[in-house]
Amino acid sequence: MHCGEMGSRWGFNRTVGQMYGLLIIHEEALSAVQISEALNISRGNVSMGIKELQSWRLVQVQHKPKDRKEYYSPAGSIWEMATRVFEERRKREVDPTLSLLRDNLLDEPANQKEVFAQKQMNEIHDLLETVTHWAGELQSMSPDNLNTLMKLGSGISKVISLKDKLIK
Amino acid sequence: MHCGEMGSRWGFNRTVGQMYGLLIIHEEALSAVQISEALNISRGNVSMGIKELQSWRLVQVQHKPKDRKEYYSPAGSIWEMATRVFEERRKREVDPTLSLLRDNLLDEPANQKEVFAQKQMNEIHDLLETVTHWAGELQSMSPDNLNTLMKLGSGISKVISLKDKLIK
DNA sequence: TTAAACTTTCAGAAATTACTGAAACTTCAG
DNA sequence: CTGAAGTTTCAGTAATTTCTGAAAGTTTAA
Repeated sequence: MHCGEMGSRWGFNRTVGQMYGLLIIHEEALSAVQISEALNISRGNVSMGIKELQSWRLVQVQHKPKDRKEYYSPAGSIWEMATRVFEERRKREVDPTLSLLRDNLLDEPANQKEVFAQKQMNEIHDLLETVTHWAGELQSMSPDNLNTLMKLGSGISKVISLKDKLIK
Repeated sequence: MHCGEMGSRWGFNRTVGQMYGLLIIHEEALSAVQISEALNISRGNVSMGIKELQSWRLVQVQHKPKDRKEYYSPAGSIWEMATRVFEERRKREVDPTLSLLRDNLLDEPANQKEVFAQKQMNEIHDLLETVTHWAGELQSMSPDNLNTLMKLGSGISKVISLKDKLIK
């Protein structure tokens, strides 16, 4: 139920959220009919939900021998699930904005107001670009390194200033 | 228009997104009537939208001398805007999930299935906790330090392993 | 080639969410 | 006080999104 409520906040809709929650909590892979019965939703809805979850690269299909049904289970570890949601949301939420901003910044400002507007857009653009670039770099680090970095927290400042001193 | 379309992805609805976009792009503060005329939406809708933006701590009210009207403008710099959206979304999207997970983990598992479910929930809980804790630490760093860190990107691994060697 | 067993699609219904505009409320100058 | 100039609220309507279920599509064993 909670996954349903949160589902919409996390980028998909109620039933899709519930479906994913169910798959994560359930050890064995589930068939479409099992999902529809467990959550009391129509068979068609399950089919659309699975499609949605696949577009997020969050579920995988399995086949059992001697059984024509498809069985679904979460794709990858909890960690992978997090990076995928993160990545997909970036694609949907940030990338289109970034490309719109770029397009707008190519236009010559026609008057004072547009100069200001572009200044603001430019600032947003640079910020989004720095942050998404950084996020990409972090994702390319090994989970171990990333974990060390996170555990270090704001203590990282000290490490960086140490580095600066050494260089000098 | 784009801010409207993106609005819903970024956590608020179309008109609220448009309103905020307008305020950011426009140098002078705007009155409620000006906003409703610029975006072609009802006066009442503007009032509700402002309330919503205030709940995100994204707009501020100004008063002009000799004028009883309220004028609205974005609260804080682009950087602050980003951290606020980030923080508010964490509150709305992550915190409730975290507390639900905690509650569930307090229950004794009644059977094998619940043992597995709790194992999964525990993993999600720890991940969310680590990440949100880290996000908090980052936000407490000075923008300058944070910027250095971001520019360093995945090069940070090297700095950390350097530190480890020095300690040894 | 057939038909049983399954999946997908999609038009329309249901549910949810957003918007309007008129009425209620607030504030303040005179 | 009063009322003009503003803001907020909220019931009802409009728009959007989600869900259902029947029909169409697909796959495979025999």
